[in-house]
Amino acid sequence: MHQETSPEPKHPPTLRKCVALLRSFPSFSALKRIHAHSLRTGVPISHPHFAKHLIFTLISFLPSLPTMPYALSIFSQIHSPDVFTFNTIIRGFSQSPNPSPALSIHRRMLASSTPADTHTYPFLLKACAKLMALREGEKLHCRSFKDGFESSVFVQNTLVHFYAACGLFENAHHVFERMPERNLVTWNSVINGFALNGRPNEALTLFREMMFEDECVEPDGFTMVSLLTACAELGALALGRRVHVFLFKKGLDFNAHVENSLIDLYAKCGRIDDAYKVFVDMCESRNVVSWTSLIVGLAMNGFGNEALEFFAVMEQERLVPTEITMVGVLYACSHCGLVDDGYRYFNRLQQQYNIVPKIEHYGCMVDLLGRAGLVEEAHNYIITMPMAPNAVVWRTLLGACAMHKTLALGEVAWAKLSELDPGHSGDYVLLSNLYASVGRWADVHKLRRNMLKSGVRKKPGHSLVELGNRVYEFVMGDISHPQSDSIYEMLEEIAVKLRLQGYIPRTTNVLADIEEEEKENALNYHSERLAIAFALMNTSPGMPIRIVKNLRVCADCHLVTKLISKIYDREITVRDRSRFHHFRDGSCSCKDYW
DNA sequence: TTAGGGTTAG
Repeated sequence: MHQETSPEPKHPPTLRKCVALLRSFPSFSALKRIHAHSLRTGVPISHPHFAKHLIFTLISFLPSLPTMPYALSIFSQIHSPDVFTFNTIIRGFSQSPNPSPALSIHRRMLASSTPADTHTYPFLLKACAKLMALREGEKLHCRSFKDGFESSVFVQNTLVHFYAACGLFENAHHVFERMPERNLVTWNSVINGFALNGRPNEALTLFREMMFEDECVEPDGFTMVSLLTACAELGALALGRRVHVFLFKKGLDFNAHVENSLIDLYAKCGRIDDAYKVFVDMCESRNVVSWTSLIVGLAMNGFGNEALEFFAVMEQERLVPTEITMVGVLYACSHCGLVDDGYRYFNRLQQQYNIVPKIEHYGCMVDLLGRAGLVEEAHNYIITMPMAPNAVVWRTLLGACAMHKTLALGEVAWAKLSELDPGHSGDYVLLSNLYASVGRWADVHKLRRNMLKSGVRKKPGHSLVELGNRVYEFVMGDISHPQSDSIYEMLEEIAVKLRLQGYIPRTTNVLADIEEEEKENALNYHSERLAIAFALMNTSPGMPIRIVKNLRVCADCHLVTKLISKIYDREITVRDRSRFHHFRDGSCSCKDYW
């Protein structure tokens, strides 16, 4: 390969010393000294004898400075960078918030016929994983094989991570299965791949496999975080507690990531007291993620005011909130109907914390206004937003319109959604509920026909309930469970008791009829009712019941669950797609406002 | 003188 043959610089050793100094005391002033020295001696900063050291030092030791544009400007002046220099600059970008230049630098590397080494592909695949650049990553997958890296455990591990990050956990698993050699990182990558892609049961199964089949690996903090994420997703409290005991025994509890995951686990299982206990025990290791997890957990569980109080304490402790913390704070305002507070926090987001509000923050404001019944104001907010509103924002407005029976604006939102995200079944459900709530039955039926004609199918609802060491899943009209007959008998018994309490079904959620027609028989029970019946049958009287649902609770099920909590004297917690409902003695913690 | 995996929202 052609090597640069520029003359030896006048004082490279002194400049090298400067770079060494920069490494020991990373600072702007050290960087300035290098520049001053370069100007004084006439040796360009990009001279190959030290440019690569400078780039390496910048990327490794000064990540908080606006390093990458500067490193890139030096890099682009190097005539023939070697593989180490290419790797370094690619690494820098793969670690930065915007890794896409890593891929263009790789193209330059290919054009210059510099062969990749075992370090190059992991950096590049990490960049692709961050960007979710599937096609680029797949090309790298092929290229890495051609270059003879199919047995490199580093490259293969990053491939597992890459496919999982792109949502293709099956591809990730395929790479994993073909690996001749695996280590802890391999297992963690594949377990996390399943945990992140809504397959928590598979994640837990793989963990068992790892423990039984691979004697060479011992789980670490990364493994625990993945398992806790999976348990939190499932709402599997008992299983999560077992993981907690396990990691405590293994001494993995002094790890901020693990402890933060524990806060999230307990909050997502509706056990905010336990979440708080972990938070209190953290002391030294507590960070902004811990606070954010607790604030979000409190808000989700219906303790909006407490969430805001904790936010105030966090500020007193001079911790700087992140944009996610602020989503949690706005979410808390929204679920408590605190409109003025919401506006105040939104303003402070920019003024005090210098956070550029993202579409999620604007979405929270639309939700806040919409929930509070200020639907017109919510619409004005959307049309004056500084960025183009996305489908989520319009959907939020449609939801608010359905809640407050505001037909005209609901149809405006629907029109936007038909352009931005046509065929989204949840939007049909919302619009249908809206039509039904104002008695426009002809429109309900027309919408249903359109939905069937265009092949849009309602997303199947499912509910999870944990019993013993297992998590049981129920879908609507489920007859697959071994106890199915008794479950339906139990539902009959419940129906009789409900009627005695004066229950009249709320039929506004008429899209449920679609399933009724499809099923031919009357097994149109919503999944949470099957789960509740199953739990009532299999747990001792007085024991609390916890259900996790993938969709929102419908008005009828909400009413039924309230009544069941009274009739059977049970505390029932339902985590739906966006929040918790704690039912007790005939009422719900959401105060019927969800 | 370089390599791979983690937590919070939607």
